[in-house]
Amino acid sequence: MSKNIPEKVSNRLTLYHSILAEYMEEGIESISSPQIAQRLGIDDSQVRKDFKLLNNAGKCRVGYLVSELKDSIEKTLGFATVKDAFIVGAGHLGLALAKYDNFNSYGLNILALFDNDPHKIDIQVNNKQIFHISKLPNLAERLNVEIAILTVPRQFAQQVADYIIQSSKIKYIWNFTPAVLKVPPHIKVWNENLIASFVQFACKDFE
Amino acid sequence: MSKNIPEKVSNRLTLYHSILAEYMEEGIESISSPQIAQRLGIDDSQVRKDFKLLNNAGKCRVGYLVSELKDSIEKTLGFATVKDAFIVGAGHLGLALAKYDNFNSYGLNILALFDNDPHKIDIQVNNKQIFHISKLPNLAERLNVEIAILTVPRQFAQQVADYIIQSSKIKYIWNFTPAVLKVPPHIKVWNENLIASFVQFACKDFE
DNA sequence: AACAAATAAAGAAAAAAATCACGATTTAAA
DNA sequence: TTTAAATCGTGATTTTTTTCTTTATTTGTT
Repeated sequence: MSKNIPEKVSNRLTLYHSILAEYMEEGIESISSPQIAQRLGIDDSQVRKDFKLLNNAGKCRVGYLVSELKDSIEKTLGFATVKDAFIVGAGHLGLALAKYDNFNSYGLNILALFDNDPHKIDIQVNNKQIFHISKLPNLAERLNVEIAILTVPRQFAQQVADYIIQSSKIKYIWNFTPAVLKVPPHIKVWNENLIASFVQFACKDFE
Repeated sequence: MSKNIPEKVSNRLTLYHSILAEYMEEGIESISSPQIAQRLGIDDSQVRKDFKLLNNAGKCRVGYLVSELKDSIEKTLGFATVKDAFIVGAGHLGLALAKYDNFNSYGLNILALFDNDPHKIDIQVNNKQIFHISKLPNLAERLNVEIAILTVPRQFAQQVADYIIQSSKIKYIWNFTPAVLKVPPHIKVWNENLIASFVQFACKDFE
């Protein structure tokens, strides 16, 4: 997988990727750094610096080849390496993520969902089954799933996290709850902090 | 609102805030920078640097007062300044955000949802009504709503964005779709890029 | 009262990221 | 063919962010 791509850069790379996908659909073959920069409201030399990391030369006065650039980004960000994951919590957010087909093209393969509500068990969402949470450790073991996407309500976040990491397979938690989880050091947590995101939005753009 | 808080800092501040809220609930009155640092896996001097921005002195050998610190963060990040918003797209993600009560305590007040599916119209979600999208411009005008939270499917993102910014009130779009929107310069877009987030997670933590 | 340990504070240094600036190249137009 | 404009590539500069280091303060212990 991608070695030393800084956070900010990989963030921008995915935005470039999205723009490139759009250009591909429209059949446009080349794209210039100022075009991309303007679209994202950033500096064009920034765009070129990022592209330099991809080892993908552009052509003066013309720009970069859309398809080559797109491939490079995919390779660099490791979209080809598929990682399997479980969604824990089949509420609206969990279901939304289960339906988010894009994940697949970006190397995240969601295998199943888990919940403790008996009414939800065995329902299929986007070809993924909802299981009772008690089945998780066993299935994680059998299917060799290391990633749990946590979408339960805040107040249950810690106890559910405690439960799922009993399965020695689960090593990564993508935490969509606002709780700051307490976990042992071998478990990696990535906080999807919507509040933080909104605050940044608010701080940055409102006058 | 908060003047020059850098992105990374405000991100951390919300995480601190979450930990502080937890300490409050547990009745713990003080907290030290190493405690917080360890919980988040960061440097303790980083924590103190961040707190210095809050103008909130700590006490050697004891730490910081939880309630004071929490208040300072709320003041600094502008949680008290309530911003009204509409959710555009009443799918799972839209509904999940509508139910996310936390937003309210962080200064984001969701007034209503909009969709084009007749079956969803007039349903109440967490005391917020779902309206037909055609009602948006008028309501934005009357209620003076400047923020739209876009949660429609990717393929409709651009056209819905085009539609809602016809209302001269809407100035900010919090974009939860993977599309990179094309908007005029007076419209500010904040991309909630789940793919980017996953990629960062993947790049950072997987070996 | 003296000492040790924990911690804050603050400045210095280092690292990372973004921006600037300019030369080189290519294309299109005059 | 010459010129002008657009664009890449990249080194230099600036800004931002993080980490390191030292000093001072507080508390508990002997």
